[in-house]
Amino acid sequence: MPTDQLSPLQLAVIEVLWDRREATVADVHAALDRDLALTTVGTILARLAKQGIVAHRKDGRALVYRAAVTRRAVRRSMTGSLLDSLFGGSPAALVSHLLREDELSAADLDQLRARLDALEAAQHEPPASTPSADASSPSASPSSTTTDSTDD
Amino acid sequence: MPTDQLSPLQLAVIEVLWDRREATVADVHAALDRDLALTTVGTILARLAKQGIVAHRKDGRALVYRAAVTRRAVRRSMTGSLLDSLFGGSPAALVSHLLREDELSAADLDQLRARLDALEAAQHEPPASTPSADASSPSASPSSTTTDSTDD
DNA sequence: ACAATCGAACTACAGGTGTAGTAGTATCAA
DNA sequence: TTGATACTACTACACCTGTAGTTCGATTGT
Repeated sequence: MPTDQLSPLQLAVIEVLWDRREATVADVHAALDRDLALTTVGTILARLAKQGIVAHRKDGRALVYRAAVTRRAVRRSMTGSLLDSLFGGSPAALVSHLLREDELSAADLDQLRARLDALEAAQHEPPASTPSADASSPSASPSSTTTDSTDD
Repeated sequence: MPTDQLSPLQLAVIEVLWDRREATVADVHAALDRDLALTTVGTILARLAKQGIVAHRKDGRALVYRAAVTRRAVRRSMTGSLLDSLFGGSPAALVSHLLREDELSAADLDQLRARLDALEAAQHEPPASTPSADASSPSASPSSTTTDSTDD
């Protein structure tokens, strides 16, 4: 299943399936604000199903679709593809590009720095095993910094 | 000229034109390690020319091609496209993804941090004009940190 | 029971891409 | 000059995508 190289429209459709775990053609059609015929959405879903990128279950007469690939996997493969074909396979080059193009806001930069700090910390102070009771974890620690996963 | 959404093959071809400013079909064909017929490369270039993405000049009997779009512009539009369709338009989300997937090496992280520092510095200490003689610049200052432009 | 409807499956068509053969023409070596 | 070369231009074809109509069976309201 070539998860890389999905078209923007295909992604928009899958995006809907990622948001609501399952959706019928009508659901997807409604969720998409694009001006497409219902049958068009149906065709797209059918094709994606044929490629194994989405799967469906029959609920009475209607088909209920769900994504068969995770958002994360798709991100990985599409980003990898872009990286390879346009940034010499160097993620650092991509980040550089983002910085140079001012794509990142001041807030983004702060957040990024925080993440870097966290990573570095994790690096220095090894796995911090202590398998059983780890009483050290301070406070309910709300501040994001770490995982704000939007992934599946 | 829809600079976004160029296929990997098309990019590979344009990449050659970015490297050497100009190239004939044969040159591109040779530069590409892919196993393609010479005419295939010719077709690709002709099509790209029709779309205004590359331009050509006639040198005797042969056509000499050159990119009509900068690497930077293409990066901008393709990255933007990926951002929009897969990262909710948030560059920060993309960087997060890169971090989470361990796509960045320790060296990359260091470099990234350096860049952030530089940016922050530039932010705090305004334009630092002093147009004429800026005697403050210490040593021949080799360390990269700043622009390692691979762009056009 | 029958018509109106819903929803899926199939069909269609244009435009882009990967891939390459062939034809036409200019050029060069003998 | 004449055949071998070097190149482009044109044509071809399969497959994918965007886009949607048509058909046909199931469902349901009256």
